[in-house]
Amino acid sequence: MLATFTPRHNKLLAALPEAVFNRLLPHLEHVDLTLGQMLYESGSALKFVYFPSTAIVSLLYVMADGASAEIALVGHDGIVGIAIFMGGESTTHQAIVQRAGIVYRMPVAVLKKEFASRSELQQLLLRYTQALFTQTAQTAACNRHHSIDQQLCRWLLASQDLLASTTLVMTQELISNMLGVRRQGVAEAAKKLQLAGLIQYNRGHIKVLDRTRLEDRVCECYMAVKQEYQRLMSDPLLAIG
Amino acid sequence: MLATFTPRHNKLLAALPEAVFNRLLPHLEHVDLTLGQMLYESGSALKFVYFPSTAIVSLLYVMADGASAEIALVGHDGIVGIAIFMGGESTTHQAIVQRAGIVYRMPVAVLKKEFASRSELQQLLLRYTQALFTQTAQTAACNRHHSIDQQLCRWLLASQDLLASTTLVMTQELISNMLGVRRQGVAEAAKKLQLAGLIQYNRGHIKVLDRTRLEDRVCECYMAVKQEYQRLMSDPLLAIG
DNA sequence: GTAAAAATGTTCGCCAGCGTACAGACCAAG
DNA sequence: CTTGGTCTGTACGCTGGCGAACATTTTTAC
Repeated sequence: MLATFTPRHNKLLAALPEAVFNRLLPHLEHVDLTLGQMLYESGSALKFVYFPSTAIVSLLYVMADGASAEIALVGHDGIVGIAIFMGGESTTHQAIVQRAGIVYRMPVAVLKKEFASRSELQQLLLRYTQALFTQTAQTAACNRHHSIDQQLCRWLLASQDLLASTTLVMTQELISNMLGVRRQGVAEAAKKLQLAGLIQYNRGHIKVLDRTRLEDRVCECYMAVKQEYQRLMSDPLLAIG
Repeated sequence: MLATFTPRHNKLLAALPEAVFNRLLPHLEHVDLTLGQMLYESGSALKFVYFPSTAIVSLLYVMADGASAEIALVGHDGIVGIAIFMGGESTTHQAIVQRAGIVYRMPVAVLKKEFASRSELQQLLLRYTQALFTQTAQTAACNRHHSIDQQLCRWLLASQDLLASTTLVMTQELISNMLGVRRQGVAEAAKKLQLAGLIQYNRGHIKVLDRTRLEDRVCECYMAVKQEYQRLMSDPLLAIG
């Protein structure tokens, strides 16, 4: 489907009124991202913000000793670079491409100007930022209380939601970085899922075979975040009141 | 010091220009909060936003089985109720008074109006929201990688930073709820600190005896968050650029 | 075609934190 | 002064996840 490869495939851009979208369109640049690419690093000022289409970006915090933990996952439902309109210019985490694909990038100056003009874009981005905050908060709680097994299910389902295909290109090593656990821990959890027939694993290619039963195993965090996204973003330009 | 008990003791209100502050002042109501009081619960719409003065408020996520985890800590450096200006109206977490004291509350309608008018308040609140996001992100990573010992130190230091006094009124049971661990875990960690002479514990009263050595034991998360708050909020009405 | 690198499978001892349980200390209300 | 509730100390076995180590297989580079 050709429509997939237009800026409108990004839900935030899609939610904008015609007039606003057309004003921004000339400043949107179609970019192909590769796996592992870093969009911004901790403490550095951004030049662009990114509206993912088929790409998925992981917000990752990396500690002094190299240990890492995923803060949030951003796909075609969001934007990478909230620090720009929040006013901080940079963040303490970094943004890594977790699934190669297309994004539409926009110079920060353009975004700032449109945001400051109080167009619908501002309301939309603030609403999205709250959703992102919810996701990060849930991750904090999930990290505290839930097992690797449950978190792997959550991560698979969340990634799946941002994809058209059922196949993920992702090694166990990379997943372990995202979850902040050992590779062996991921291997054991993945093995269980494979034996149960829920996924099929093959050298960096994961195929989800049975979504329903994955949802049976996942912790409440997955649905909690998903529902909050729906509540906040289903009709983001209307007041919730 | 009498000045402590004015709205200006809250750093956000203090950072506002005279004109904006005076416009808001008539709508600020001085309220005394008691320990354990809930300012808002998960999913419910707020009527007020709160600017803490001497009170400290804990943002807490509670799971279906009752397990909990602290998302962030808000004191005289912040505001409780960001969902109002972010547009979500409610959140998935709850806000609990963690230290009894004074807050200044404001009807949501007043805040929304002032925020929408693009006064300095908007810029200030967005900048603060990013700081809050950083805190929650760091908590996610900290929950993943650091021990109860380290996290207790972090929690003590962070609480201390929001207090004038060196004495905290807080039982081990309550601390365990905040950290999302067992009471016994907190008891053991606190015992170590007491034996080392860093704190003094007595039935719900914790006295910090040696801040410096607490800082030696704490994980990097404490300073990371503190520095980011300083970066973002030290001069919040100037562009960082 | 061969060597090096990447990706996964598997094992073992270790320990932090969990759940459970109970005892002692202190406090407030009657 | 007694009673019941609150707060804290301590112990024990269990297990999930850690670190380390090593084998195997597939891919990539030259």
